[in-house]
Amino acid sequence: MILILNINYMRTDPHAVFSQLLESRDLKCTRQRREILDYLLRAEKHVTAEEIYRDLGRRDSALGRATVFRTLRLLEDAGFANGITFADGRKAYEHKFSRPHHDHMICVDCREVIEFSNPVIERLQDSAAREAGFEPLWHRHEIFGRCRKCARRAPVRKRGNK
Amino acid sequence: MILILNINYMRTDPHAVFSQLLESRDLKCTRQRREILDYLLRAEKHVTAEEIYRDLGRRDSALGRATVFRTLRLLEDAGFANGITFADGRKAYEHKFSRPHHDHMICVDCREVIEFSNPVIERLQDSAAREAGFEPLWHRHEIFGRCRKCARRAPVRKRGNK
DNA sequence: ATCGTTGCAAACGGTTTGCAATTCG
DNA sequence: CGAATTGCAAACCGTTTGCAACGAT
Repeated sequence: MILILNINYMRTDPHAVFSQLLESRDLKCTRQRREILDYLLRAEKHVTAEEIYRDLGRRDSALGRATVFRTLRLLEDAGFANGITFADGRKAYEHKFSRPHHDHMICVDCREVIEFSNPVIERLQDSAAREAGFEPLWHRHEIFGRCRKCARRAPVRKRGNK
Repeated sequence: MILILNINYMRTDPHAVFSQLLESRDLKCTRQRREILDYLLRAEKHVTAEEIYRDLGRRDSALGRATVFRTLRLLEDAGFANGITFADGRKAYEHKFSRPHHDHMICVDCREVIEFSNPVIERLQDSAAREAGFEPLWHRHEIFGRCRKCARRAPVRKRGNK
């Protein structure tokens, strides 16, 4: 799934690196792919496929839903983007250009995403993997809860069958 | 989403605790709910809704798909079960009766799930949350990679657009 | 010109829901 | 008895796919 794990060279121009990668795999550098990467770069936050489609899909030169999904998968596979999955299964993406690795706290009420990172945790999880003979490729460390604002507002509510 | 977080009292009979909870919420203790809880207790591993339906759904006294999903959600909401989400979005559940908290390493090739736990990581993530004013409810710490067996077999393969 | 790519719409797969029939308390 | 629950099938919703038209190299 992940081809490029150490993407430090990405400090150079993202578009250049992207077209390099495409070329190296005999893939084509199309307007749609450039626009989606661009969208991700400008966003500087997590965006869903639907958001991208909403914003780029209805214009003079539009693009289709399928292309958004295909391109996001391409970007993730290539290590250019990072997907997080909400508790309900929906996914959102962020680009990885010259951003250090980090994990997420996700508010279950308002969906705010707070980034955190802790090198000690990283080290500990690596050694846990090593002990188990497990070869880690990537990980997902997400804390679900309530952000400062939402925690102040309401207590957790009950829910029965329906 | 989570109602009961400290479930240490679950060292007593799970069925008793379950019907207690149901009663306290004016919910009914039906055959289907008991069977599904029972299935989870016997399984002692992660099972999907589909597996439960496959095994319990086609018998003299069967139960429907919808009931499986409704009951799993009920169990998760009540803190009796724990859901993990695979990279592709599918979910699987395990019961939480008298099992200490743990996280998972998931093999991307064969889907084997290895449990791990590290109290230091837990502490560090709690303080990370506290610093951000975030009230943690639960978390998901999953390391994706390849288990000992699969790591030995094959290198990671490439993939393009289709 | 060639082959990857796109867009559409239909298919998909897991999950949820509306509703009438059933069951628990 | 009455409210909660079930089972069914249809609806949902995000995502994927088949295919003919298109476009990058």
